[in-house]
Amino acid sequence: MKTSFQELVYKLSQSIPPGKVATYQQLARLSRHPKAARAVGMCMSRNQHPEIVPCHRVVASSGKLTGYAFGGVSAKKFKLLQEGVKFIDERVDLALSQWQPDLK
DNA sequence: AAACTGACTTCTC
DNA sequence: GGAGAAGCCAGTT
Repeated sequence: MKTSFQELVYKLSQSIPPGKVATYQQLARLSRHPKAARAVGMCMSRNQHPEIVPCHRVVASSGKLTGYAFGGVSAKKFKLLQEGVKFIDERVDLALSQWQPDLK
């Protein structure tokens, strides 16, 4: 089943450039549902198109990889590493790799 | 309509 | 920074 909220979240995730990551809350804020970070995560977990929706570029605010429906966090981490995302142990180095959407 | 769930976030200790 | 608890949300049952 698809909902308007999901489509919005997917669309936003698609605007995340390679080598960068966004937090669930970040997407929630961009979707005008500033406190729906949790709901955003749910959409990703139900995502069925990893090739279309780069849900692997979405991490928790702490930089932790909270989950990935295709291969687990291991695969997620690997994919991010391939794109050049900086890691600090098991967490993304948000200071260097967090996506900064253009504010206008 | 109500309760439950989960890939969240923030606060306190 | 980590463990525990509470708040918040959309979706599912």
